[in-house]
Amino acid sequence: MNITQATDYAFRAVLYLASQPAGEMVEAQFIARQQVVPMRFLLKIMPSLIKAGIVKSQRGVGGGYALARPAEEINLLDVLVAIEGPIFLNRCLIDESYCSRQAAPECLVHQALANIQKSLESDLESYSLADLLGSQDEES
Amino acid sequence: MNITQATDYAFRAVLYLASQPAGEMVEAQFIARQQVVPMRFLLKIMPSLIKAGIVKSQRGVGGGYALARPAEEINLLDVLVAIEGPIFLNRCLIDESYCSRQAAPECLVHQALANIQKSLESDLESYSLADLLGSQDEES
DNA sequence: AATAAACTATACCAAAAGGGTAAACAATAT
DNA sequence: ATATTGTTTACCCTTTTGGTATAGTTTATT
Repeated sequence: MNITQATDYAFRAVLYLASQPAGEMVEAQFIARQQVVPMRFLLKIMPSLIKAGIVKSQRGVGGGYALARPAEEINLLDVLVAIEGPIFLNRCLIDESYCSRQAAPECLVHQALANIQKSLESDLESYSLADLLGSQDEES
Repeated sequence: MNITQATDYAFRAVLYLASQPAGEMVEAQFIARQQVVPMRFLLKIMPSLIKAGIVKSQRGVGGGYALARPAEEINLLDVLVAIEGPIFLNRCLIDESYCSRQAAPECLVHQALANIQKSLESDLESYSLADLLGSQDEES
């Protein structure tokens, strides 16, 4: 019951980009150094953020990463889903056939978990990068 | 970002016990059969529920399991914690020294995750076994 | 065109967690 | 005594996680 380390790193990377002047390309090594994330690992997770339309990249000299949309329009759920895929508190919420009792629709545990998951998702959604900005930039 | 299968099984086991006449000992094999849980696996997770004071057991002929307290006083968080241990959305919430940036207290991601976790916990707490009872007993 | 500086794509690996099975043991009612 | 039921411990296989390595592609600059 937790987020993965990759998601935590992604949160930080994306928040760091949000703290930079809009549109400015930031090299991976700066992000890695600032946020104390293993460089190679960071490079591995960035493509997921790009595919999700959260970040854009440019190769070659002077290249790097930048947010693909305004910090106000990116929230924690977006980033988490980009890295881990959709949240499913229980596998019966992915597909009811996973329920060994084959009782998903009328199962009250199923319904309770569905509600709890919805609430968790909207909690994550309620924090945008813009909301979170502020404490990330202070120690450089 | 999900509950384990063991927790799902525990939910069902405990809910099944809640559906039985109070204080009546139910054999593991009945629980396993009713809830379609692998018998051996069920036997493995029951001790965790006992240690947490959720279930009591009796050995020997006529033995089995029963709830250790009223269904009203057992909620989903109790059961989840008994099986998986406490929820920590991120490892920096277990111990701030896990934060590679060593910035936990003033980190707004940290604070956001702490809030989200609290909300998740109280959502889980809000469902007691008594609340959930009703649809579990119909198909026997 | 050459080159160096970036990101990209695969593949690989070790450790941990997840999901389950097995066997020997301990308690208890009859 | 004995059969029944839970307990304990250990084991095993698979998947996920966290991370590293290597080769390749794009691009600004000279």
